[in-house]
Amino acid sequence: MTYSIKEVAEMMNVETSTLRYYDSMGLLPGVKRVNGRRVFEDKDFKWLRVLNCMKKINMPIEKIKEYVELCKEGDSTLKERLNMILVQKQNVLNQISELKDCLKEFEYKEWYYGEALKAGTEKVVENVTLCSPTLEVDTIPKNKKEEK
Amino acid sequence: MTYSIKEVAEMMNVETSTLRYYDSMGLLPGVKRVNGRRVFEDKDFKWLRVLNCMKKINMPIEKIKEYVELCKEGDSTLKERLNMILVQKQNVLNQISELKDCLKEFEYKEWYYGEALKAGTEKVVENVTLCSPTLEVDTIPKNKKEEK
DNA sequence: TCTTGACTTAAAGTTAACTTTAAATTGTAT
DNA sequence: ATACAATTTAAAGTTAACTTTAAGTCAAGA
Repeated sequence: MTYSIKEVAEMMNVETSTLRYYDSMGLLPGVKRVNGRRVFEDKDFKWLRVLNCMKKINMPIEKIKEYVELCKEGDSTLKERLNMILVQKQNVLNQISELKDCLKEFEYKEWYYGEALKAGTEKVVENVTLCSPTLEVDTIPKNKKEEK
Repeated sequence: MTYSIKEVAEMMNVETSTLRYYDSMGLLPGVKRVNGRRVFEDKDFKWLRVLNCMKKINMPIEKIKEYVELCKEGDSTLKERLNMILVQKQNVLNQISELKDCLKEFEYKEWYYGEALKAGTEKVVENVTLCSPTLEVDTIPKNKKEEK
C-alpha cells in the first residue's frame, strides 16, 4: 500500500508543508519518488511513528537528524544509537515527573477555586499556599472522617 | 525577606532578561519597585511557582497573561479561572498520557538495540515493529519461563 | 570622590519550526 | 483537449520566546 503526501499529512495530523519541511531537513529518509512526487510506504510509517515520538518529547530537529544519520551508517553505530535512546528515555521520565508535579499544582488550584466559589470570595483561601493535611481534613464533612 | 532580580533568576534557573521579559509581558504582577529596581517578596514566589508550572505545560505567554488579568479582576472571575484551571489540568493529563506512550516506544527501542548489539547486527530485529508478546517470551531464557 | 557592579529601559537581534508564496509540473475527470 | 486538483522546489515570511545591545541610573566600597 502506498500513500500520497496529503494522505500521510491527514493521518499524522500535520500540514503537507510540514512533511516537506521535515524531508528537506533530512528527517524522512527512504521516502520513494514517482515522477518527482513523494510516495509513502508502510515502512515509512514505522519511522513516522518514531519521529512522532521524538517530536512529542521536544527533541530538536537537529538532534533527530543526528539519529537518522546514525541509522544510515548501519551496524557500526548501534551502541551510539542505544545511548541516544537511553538518554531520551530518561528525558521522557523526567518530563513525566515534572508534569506530575504540575498536575498537583493544578489540582490544588482546583480545590482552591472550589472553596473560593463556595464562599463567594477568594479571601477565604488566598492566604493558603499549600493544601496542607489540616486544611484537607477540614474540608471533609465530619460524618465522612471516620471512613478515611 | 526580599530578593533582587538576580537572586530570583538564580533560584528559578532563568536569565534575568527572561524575568524582565515576563514582567514586560505582564506576567509578574505585584512585584514592588525600590528606586526603580524590582524587589521580589515571598508572595511573588507563590506566583512564580504557578507561573513555572504554566510554562512547563507549554501554556503560551498570552494565555498565562489572560489568567493574570482575570486574577486582577477579583472575585467576579472565580468561575472563569476555575474553568481555565480545569482545562489546563486536562491538558496536563493528556500530555502525561502521550509521554507515557512515547516512553513505551523508547523502551521498545532499548530492547531492539539490546538485541541488535547482542547479535552484532540490526538484521536480527529490523523487521520487528512491535515488541510482541511472542518475541518478549522468546527473549526470556527457557529456565525463567516457568517463573512467569 | 571615584570606580565598580548591578540594575534600568527600549529597541534590535536571534532561533527554531514551521508556513506561505510563486511558478512550474503532473494526473485525473469531463 | 482542456480544465482542475495535487504535487514540486526555492525562497521569503511568520511567530513565539527569548537574548543582546546600548545608553543610562544608582548604591556601596576603596
